[in-house]
Amino acid sequence: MSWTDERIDQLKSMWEKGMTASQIADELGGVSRNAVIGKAHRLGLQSRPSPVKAAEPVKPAPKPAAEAKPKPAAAPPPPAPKPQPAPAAPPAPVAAEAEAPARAEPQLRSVGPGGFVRQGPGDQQPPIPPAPPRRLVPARPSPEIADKTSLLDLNDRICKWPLGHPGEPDFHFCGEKVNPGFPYCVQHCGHAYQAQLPRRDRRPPPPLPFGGPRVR
DNA sequence: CCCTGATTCGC
DNA sequence: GCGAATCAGG
Repeated sequence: MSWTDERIDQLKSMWEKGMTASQIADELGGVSRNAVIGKAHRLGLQSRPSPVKAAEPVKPAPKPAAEAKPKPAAAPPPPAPKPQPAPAAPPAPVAAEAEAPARAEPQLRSVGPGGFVRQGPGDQQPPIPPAPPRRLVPARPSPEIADKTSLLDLNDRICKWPLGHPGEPDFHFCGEKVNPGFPYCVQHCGHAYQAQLPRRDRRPPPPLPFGGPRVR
């Protein structure tokens, strides 16, 4: 597989949504996790909470082939005791309390799948993405999808545009009448086949042939 | 061991 | 440019 424009877009999209390289590789198919990571870096997408690289601002000497063992000095203890301001504790009346004002910006930048936070050069506002009030697939696996187009219903005449994710209860295909000569209906052909515009002229949200990152 | 992302380096 | 191999932390 090669990195087509579409696949690169998907990679970016998923990467920025916080999906792991494995998930992305899985979704794209035909590429390894390493390929995804490598590509992501080459694209300049970078830095996202890596488990292996939390701190250490500068680290310039870990690789000469020689066998030097520079291990003399001890660890320079960074001076950073957490000052605990907040002296003027307001003598709170014993009455109703019931609310913690949303102040005191936590330095924690919640990150990870679903909570990815971009930290551009400008370091944006931290409106921590509110926990997606996601509801998992409702337990109604029958009548709801009774008329959905399943894999078994596919034929040459109906749109095969996938909706949802395979394996999920409501996964199905578009099922519309196809645009003659194409595997998709007219509408989805419009999604699937797009003129190659210069990147800058392209709209940001190129519809993905899947319902976005999997929600598990 | 499993996972993760980062980096290196031969192709 | 690509990605397997490797590294290294969780």
